[in-house]
Amino acid sequence: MDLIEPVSKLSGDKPVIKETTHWYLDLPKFEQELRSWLKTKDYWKDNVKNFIMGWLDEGLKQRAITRDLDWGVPIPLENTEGKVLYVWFDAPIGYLSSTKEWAEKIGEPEKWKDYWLDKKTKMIHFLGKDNIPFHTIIWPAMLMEQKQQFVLPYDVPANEYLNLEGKKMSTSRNWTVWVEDFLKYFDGEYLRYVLAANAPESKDSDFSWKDFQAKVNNELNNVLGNLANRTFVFSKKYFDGYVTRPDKLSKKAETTLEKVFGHAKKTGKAFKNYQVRKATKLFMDIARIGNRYFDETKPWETVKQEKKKAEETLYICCSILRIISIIATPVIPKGMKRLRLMLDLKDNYLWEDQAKNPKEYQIDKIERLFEKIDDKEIEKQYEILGDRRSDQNPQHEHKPEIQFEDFMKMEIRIAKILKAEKIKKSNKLLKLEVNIGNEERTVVAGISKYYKPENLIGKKVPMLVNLKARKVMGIESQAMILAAEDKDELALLHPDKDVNEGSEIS
RNA sequence: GGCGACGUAGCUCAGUUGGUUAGAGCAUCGGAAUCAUAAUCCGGGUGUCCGGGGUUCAAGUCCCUGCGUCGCUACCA
Repeated sequence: MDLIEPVSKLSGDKPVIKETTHWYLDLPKFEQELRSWLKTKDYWKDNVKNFIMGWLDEGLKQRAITRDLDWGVPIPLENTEGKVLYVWFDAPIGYLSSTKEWAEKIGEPEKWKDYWLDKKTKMIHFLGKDNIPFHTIIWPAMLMEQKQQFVLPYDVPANEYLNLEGKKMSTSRNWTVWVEDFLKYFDGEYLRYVLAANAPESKDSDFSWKDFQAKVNNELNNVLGNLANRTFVFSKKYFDGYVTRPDKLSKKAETTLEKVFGHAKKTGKAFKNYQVRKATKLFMDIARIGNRYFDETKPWETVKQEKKKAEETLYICCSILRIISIIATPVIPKGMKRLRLMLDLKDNYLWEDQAKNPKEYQIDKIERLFEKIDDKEIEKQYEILGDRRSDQNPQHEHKPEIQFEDFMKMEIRIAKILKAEKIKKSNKLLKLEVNIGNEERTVVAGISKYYKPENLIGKKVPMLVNLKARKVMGIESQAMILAAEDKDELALLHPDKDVNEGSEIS
């Protein structure tokens, strides 16, 4: 038992020690094999490598892979009733079994082997940093021990954390955005875009509704949506929707296209390196190039005297949109599909099809690619967040009823803090010298995060003084300070009027 | 305290193996344009690259140190 005098937070009961049997994964046995395997992963992200090396250097420990629970995946062995697999032992196996299920569904039950047993397969796990050890230590160790040679993870590009309005997300505190709620108000495509544009790839990043609105309005709508709209409307108005390829491109058109292809190539490279954020910026920059080109070639002027020139502008803009419709698909698939439909292009295409410039674009129906979000909608989201914040402590779990005598067992007195200092090697604890009337005592209190020692001196606070003394960090604590705890805040209590130290509370 | 990171423009963030006058978007100010979803385009930056040392011909980038923030971890009787 590692815990010191533990009690249940819900019932206040003391836990009962029970004997049980568990199965363990013998991780230390795999250390050498894991190390030499990880040595080949010099292309992994530094944050991932650092994390694993930390684990390895501290020494791997045997890890229980079973739990005593009445739900979960049962152990496929005899006499194991009531035992289930530990979630991070069975979850990765799901990757394999779902492939098998898929193979069976398509009528080729052996097909899964093409992936799991082929050395050329690149298995890539996308996850948040808290999931690194399961996919880089435990899961590979499981695979290594199999008779069949399964492929090991090729890369584990773990991301950092995404904060919400500057604060760490927490589902238990309801400080989060639930996808199903989000979808009630906005198109999921917008979330995909904003998350891609601001993914915590190299460090924690922040999601704020204001920023969400700005990105949807300024980028998706004003830059990309408007480029499509102005191009299409113009084509419709002056060319009846038919935009044909010029026999020979002007220099301006050529250099513009070159630049676009250059960006597109970089976009592909960024995707391959899991730099979704960079890729997103790149394809949006292509739309910016398109807008600039549109402005510089002034089709609204050339259309009057040199109609061919105006047509070239539109043709290039359509081509730019066509290229974007391919390379932005991983991030905003629905919008890009609609863009292709408006361009009268096939839905079925490959990344390489960028280079295929059609003879003609046919614009028929024009619809908005994206919609803007107005301030009211964002205010609504802030209201929802606010409601949640006040909703954070819904009902208290009450402790069992006690008798008056139980309460009377406690001796609580007002103590005056005489001295306060930090305890070295600790960042939560303060050592206090207090006067409880006719005697002085030493108290260790875990309030360092909330109070500076110098601000405590002279304060009068309630203390539980007849609690059994206990050594903490080598110091004997002879009483317990009482304070109110509210989520991330902690407040000491003060008597309403000045009373002498030693006054008893009843 | 130990381990791991982070600190770049008002805001959100880029900055490849150290190499010209440190960048983008937003915001802000000024201008152009009128095809377009009041959209677009051009121009405007005195940033102690957290502070202080050091290595180097050269440091936002490497090393040491201090401060601050965050995560994991131990001690909140």
